[in-house]
Amino acid sequence: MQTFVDIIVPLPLNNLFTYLLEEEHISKIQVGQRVAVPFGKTKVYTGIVARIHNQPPLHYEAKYVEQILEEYPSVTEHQLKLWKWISDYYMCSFGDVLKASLPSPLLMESESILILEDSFDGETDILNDEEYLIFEALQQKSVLKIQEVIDILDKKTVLPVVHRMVDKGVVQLQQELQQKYSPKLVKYLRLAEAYANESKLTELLEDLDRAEKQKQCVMRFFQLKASTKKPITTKQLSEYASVSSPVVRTLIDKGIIEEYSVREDRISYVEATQAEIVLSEIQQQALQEIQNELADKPTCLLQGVTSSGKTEIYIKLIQSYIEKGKQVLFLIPEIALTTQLIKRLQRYFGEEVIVYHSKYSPNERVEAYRNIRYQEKGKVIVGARSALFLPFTDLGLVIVDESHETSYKQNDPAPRYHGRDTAIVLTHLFGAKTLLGSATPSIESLENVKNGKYGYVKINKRYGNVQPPKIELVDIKDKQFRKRMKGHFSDTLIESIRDNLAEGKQIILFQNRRGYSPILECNSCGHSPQCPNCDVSLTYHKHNNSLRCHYCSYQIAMQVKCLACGSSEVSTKGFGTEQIETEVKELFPEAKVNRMDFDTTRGKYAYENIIASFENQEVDILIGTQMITKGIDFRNVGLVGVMNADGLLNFPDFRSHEKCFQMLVQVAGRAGRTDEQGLVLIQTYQPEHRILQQVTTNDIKTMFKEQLYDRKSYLYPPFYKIIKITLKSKDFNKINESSEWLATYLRQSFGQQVLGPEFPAVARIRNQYHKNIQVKIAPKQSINKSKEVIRKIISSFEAIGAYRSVRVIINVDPQ
DNA sequence: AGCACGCCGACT
DNA sequence: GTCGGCGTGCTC
Repeated sequence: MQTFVDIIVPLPLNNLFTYLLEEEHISKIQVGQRVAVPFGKTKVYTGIVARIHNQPPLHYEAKYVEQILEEYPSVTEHQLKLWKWISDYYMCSFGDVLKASLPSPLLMESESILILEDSFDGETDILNDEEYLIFEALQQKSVLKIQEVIDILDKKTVLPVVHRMVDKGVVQLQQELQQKYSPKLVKYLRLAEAYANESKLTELLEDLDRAEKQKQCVMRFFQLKASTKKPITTKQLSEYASVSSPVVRTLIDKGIIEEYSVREDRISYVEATQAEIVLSEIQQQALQEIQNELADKPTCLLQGVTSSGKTEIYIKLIQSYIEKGKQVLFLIPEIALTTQLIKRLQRYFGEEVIVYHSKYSPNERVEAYRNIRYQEKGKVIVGARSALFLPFTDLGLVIVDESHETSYKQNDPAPRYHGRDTAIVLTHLFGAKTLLGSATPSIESLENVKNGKYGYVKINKRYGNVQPPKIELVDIKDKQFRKRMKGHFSDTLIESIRDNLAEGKQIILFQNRRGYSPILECNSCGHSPQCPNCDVSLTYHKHNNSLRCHYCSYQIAMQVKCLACGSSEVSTKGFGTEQIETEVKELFPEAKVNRMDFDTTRGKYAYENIIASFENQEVDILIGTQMITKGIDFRNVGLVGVMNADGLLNFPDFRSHEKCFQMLVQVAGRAGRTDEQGLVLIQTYQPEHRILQQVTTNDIKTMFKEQLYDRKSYLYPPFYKIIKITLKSKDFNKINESSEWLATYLRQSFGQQVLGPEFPAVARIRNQYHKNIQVKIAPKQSINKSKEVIRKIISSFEAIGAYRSVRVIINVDPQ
């Protein structure tokens, strides 16, 4: 009887592929193993065994599995189940999930490479110009990738040329498996065995009498060895002995000193330094409540106001799980913004903490992956949403911190999954628990509390009983009318900044980025420079005096004259953090000002440096975007100013009010954290707006009630589910035609619940037109059946020849 | 996705 | 006439 395996290939294809297994492999094969399989005419991919069976395929001849790449499966059964759920729920292929899950070195694929044929006699007369170029390049480099050939010849189709050269016997075309994981090896030095006893050693030193430097080096080697007790590297020795590294090299070559290699972890682990944490009474009570709720329900929402001491509660909870031998996953929205939190966890749990960065190199990811797979190190895994794909074996708890953050949703590329929702599914698979933490929970989560799906614990008081900040609205429409504005600053805000500066308090000014990027505009004809590839105006960047596109990074120099009419009367419109910075410096020339936004936090430690200089009070006024709302301890902040709240409100999105509320409450939380009450000033054109009123009183209850009412009336989540379908095409007519076709067919099944097709705010990005269709699914409709219907309609859409060039992107629960 | 096959316009 | 462009279809 033959044995077959169904394989997941790392490609955006919807089915599994069946391969035949060679006799010798049958006893070794296991579900979850990585195997190398031939796919298509030339390529070899790494696939994952999803199923082992004995049913030969009916309509084709199966190919053989080329190689089993590992003894023990990299992928667990739990992971396969999670992948299945994600690909069904988020309507993407298995392959997409596979690619998101495994570190790239575990997914090597073949690549065509070109090498010189040994038997070639060097007779270059038979080569034409292009062929000669390649021949020449191969003398330099010995191996060429196809992409390199494309670069050398500067044209797209190079395979005909390559094949001709193969026929002429000049080169060979080979398939090479790329990207293998390689452990990091560090070389250390030791004295060769031959000189282990004293007499030999004395002999040696006498021999070296005429080689002063070498002798000195050997002597110093012994001193170093005695003093450090740690392995010694070449670099250490040459520095310590103050000799050049060739001297050490000579000793090695003479066989006096030996080199040996040790495999080393790329990821460094930190030792625990912090002693026991003692919870306050309120924290202790909250912890007890959480444990009670989790005993009863799989998920619990912890709503704790800013600086209520949630982290200590998390730590205690995590500890109770790792004491039971369970793994704990701690999810955070963005690793870069949470270094403080990670440091705190490391201080407490030490080597138990594994951080899974998006900034890790591929090889580092493999090490973290393996450590978790085989439980070699670390029971507490801290990471962004991609950490959900790690190979947990005994997961007990997932904490989703700042669970309201919309950045938990991946929008591109597929799988377009929500980290919070996926976390809940993952814990179900393990029979584990999820704790969602937030100061401003999402409407969805609050609704789940209301309908009894989640447990609920609330902390109203700030840690150490710090008072909540006083929040005031400043009507800038009225201020403008009374001529009380200086630039973007009201007199109220200016006075308050002055008072706080006088008291030595720090100030944070918040300017949301969205919709307020500065653009260049001509004062006589109104023209502003546009991106040639996208339908957007270019934005002005002061630091390098350029105009840039946010979507495709197209960049030109700043223009002094209008490109349309030639007038030199051009000015920048809209205001970003840069402009606020300029104004602040004019208003308060004596104050030390710093800015934190996308541009100033580019470098590796730029973000940490800004935070550190602010915490050390080297800065009086910090101007920033969203970034400054993230959980950082600002202990000396007397005033938080919101430059303009309207940009947050007036956004054509059903979530904009909820997001505005969350953002402002988070920003306000930065104020007055230790001794006295801080002040928050929110400048706005609409001080009467319900949401802003609710922010001033921190009235999340009323906000929730009103938003829920709106969501219900306008058929939005959490009542209706939304599936967004985006079509992309270079052809303007085709996108219109094809989107109408698709909407028409969707309406036959979903009627009025189909919205669009509509061009998004930016209709063209990188020369591709976009068009959106939204399908709303009623609570009483079956989600699975609806998705099945949508899948069928889309597959008939894709079968239409004329629409082949149109890309279809499905986004379930878009944020 | 990536690659081969096959059909059409701009050059020798 | 061919070469190289791109649209179409398939991958176990």
